[in-house]
Amino acid sequence: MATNAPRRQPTLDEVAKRAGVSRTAASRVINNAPHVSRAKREAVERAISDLGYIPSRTAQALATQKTNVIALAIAGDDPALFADPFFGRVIVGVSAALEDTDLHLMLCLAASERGQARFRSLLRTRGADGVMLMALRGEDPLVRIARQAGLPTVFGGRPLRGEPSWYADADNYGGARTATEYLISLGRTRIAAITGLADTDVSEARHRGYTEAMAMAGLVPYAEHAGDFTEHSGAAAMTALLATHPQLDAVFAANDNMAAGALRVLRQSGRTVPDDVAVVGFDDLAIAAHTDPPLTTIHQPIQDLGREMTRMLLALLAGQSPSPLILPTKLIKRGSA
Amino acid sequence: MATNAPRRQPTLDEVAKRAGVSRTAASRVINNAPHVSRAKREAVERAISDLGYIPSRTAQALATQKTNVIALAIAGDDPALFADPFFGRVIVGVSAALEDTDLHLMLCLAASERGQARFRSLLRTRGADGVMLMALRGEDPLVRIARQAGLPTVFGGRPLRGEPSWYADADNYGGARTATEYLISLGRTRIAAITGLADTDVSEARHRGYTEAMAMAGLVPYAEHAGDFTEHSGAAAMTALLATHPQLDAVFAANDNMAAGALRVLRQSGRTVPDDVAVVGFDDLAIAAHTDPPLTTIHQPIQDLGREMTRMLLALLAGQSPSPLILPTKLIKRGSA
DNA sequence: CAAAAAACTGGAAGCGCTTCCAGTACGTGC
DNA sequence: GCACGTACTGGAAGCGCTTCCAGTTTTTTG
Repeated sequence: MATNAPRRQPTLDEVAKRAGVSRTAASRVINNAPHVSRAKREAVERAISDLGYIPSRTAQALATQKTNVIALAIAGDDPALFADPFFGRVIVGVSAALEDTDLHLMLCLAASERGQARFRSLLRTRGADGVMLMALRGEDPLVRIARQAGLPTVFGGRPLRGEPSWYADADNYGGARTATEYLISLGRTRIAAITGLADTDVSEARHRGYTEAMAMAGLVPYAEHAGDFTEHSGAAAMTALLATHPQLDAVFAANDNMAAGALRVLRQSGRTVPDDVAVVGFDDLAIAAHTDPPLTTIHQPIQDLGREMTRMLLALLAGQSPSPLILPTKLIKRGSA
Repeated sequence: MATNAPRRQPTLDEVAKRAGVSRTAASRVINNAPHVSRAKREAVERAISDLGYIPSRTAQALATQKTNVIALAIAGDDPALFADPFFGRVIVGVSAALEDTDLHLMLCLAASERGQARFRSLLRTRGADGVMLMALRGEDPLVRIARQAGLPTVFGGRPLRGEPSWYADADNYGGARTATEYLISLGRTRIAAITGLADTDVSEARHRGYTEAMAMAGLVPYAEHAGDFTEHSGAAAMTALLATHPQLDAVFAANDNMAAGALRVLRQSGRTVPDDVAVVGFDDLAIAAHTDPPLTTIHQPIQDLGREMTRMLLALLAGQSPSPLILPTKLIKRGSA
């Protein structure tokens, strides 16, 4: 209580003075650098604990030219996109990877014009040492912003039109293929696909997984309709598909939200799932376990994705040259297929 | 492409030199300070744009003793708690409030021991100007950490054992009361409650809302069972309640996740919702719209909560003295009651 | 035991920006 | 024409820490 709250923090000079050494020596001690005799080191350590000294992050940053901050920017077209639990999971992973470093995480929602400007400003004012980018759309301005800043950059998910760079991504292609193959193994042949937002790599890869699995089985894609990853769009797509292809016996939706929408429409149209129509989603979000029936889907290791992106960035910051990473996905069988 | 990426950023000195003025004058220009003649101001502005000068955030921070960073720390007992979409929504709000400032958001998951230590280190090294704390449990160490740092601090949700401080919170009491009153208005009298984690204010307030609404209607709390806000615990609580009070005709669950669990158990036990048992949840999370039947629940303005917390902190940083805020909640009628 | 190598030491020069303060230049009112 | 208030100016002293470098001390080595 009587901790003299507004008291100025002690500085390195004061520590040095109290320990009877030069500021240089004191600095060496707090940085664990060599060239300090045992005696002085101990004197400094004592002074540090006596004074309760803590180095100023800002001053260190100015002197070393590194902020010990990394920025995670979320693009997307809607700021509210971040409400998607997906990002929370990613951040848990990021945070885990940061646990035993002294780096901190700056979060930038960069969907809006203002958000992008703020992100740009953060980088240009040299407010971070490295960057992680997620949810990029086609030619996302964030990519240019990051490049111009010249900071180490890691992508979460492959950028659609990507020059060779560093990224971590789930195996969207493989997952979609597995999902489709599973549907085929169930004896379904009139398998429709509800695809995602056109200008994203996720969509493209999941779509490719679907078509190639079909081709491998000697089938042709039965029907397709695009959505935008929202439940609403999934419902709309399902409605459209039922109208044009009433005979369909299975649906592969490019994500769980759309699958949930499809499920709802199927139920309303009187079909039973999975008997009349089998449905498989993608992502394994919380919602998947709560649809009716529970959704069979492709699980992707979201938290690992965050962790791996971060590790990759840490490696880059350490001057290493890590390689891109594709994380495995896994089929989760529930009631819908 | 040929942008000479590794080129050092120009400094204020270079700007001043090029404009033929003192560094002082140049500084005044970039800070929009008075005492600069029109001519010099323009000269400096020209130099700035010629050179593409951007001030260094770090240097400014060191000189002004403010970082222009605010920290949002999430407590809780499980790091994975952050995967809850709740926080994503909060952050969308926070981010919105930050849009036209040049403050940036540092995110700290401080559930683990390490996380707390990192948070403490961030504050003690003076890495942020202000703090927002969320998801605190009983005697959360984060409170002490923040107090010792002596930084302006805003709480999201009232701290349970709270000295008078600044906070923004949803009207948990009022919401719970509304929910219960609604159940009563439906003619239910044997209304059970599934409560949340014991040492949180949220739980306490929602529980109080329930009991007081019952009391107002001349009823006594019919039955109660505690959960921990997870779906699993909701299911367990429901199972227990059915065993001890098979006659119950309604359930008020302290959050949607638990309500979803309860719904699942009710269905399995053969009761129909809402006919046999009416259920009301709290939060209006995404899951609420997808349970079977869709969950009637209390909506709380999560995004607004984030926005208001941030505004409050901004006010504190500006030297003002805002007052605590309780945000209204609202009953959302869906199928379960 | 002298010379060479290795290990310390601390003064001083930054890192890039802000701001106090002593001046200087002008515009007013009489 | 003079005293005085007002608006600019920029030198210099920080903000708190790192690090180069010249020099000193200690240890090794032949």
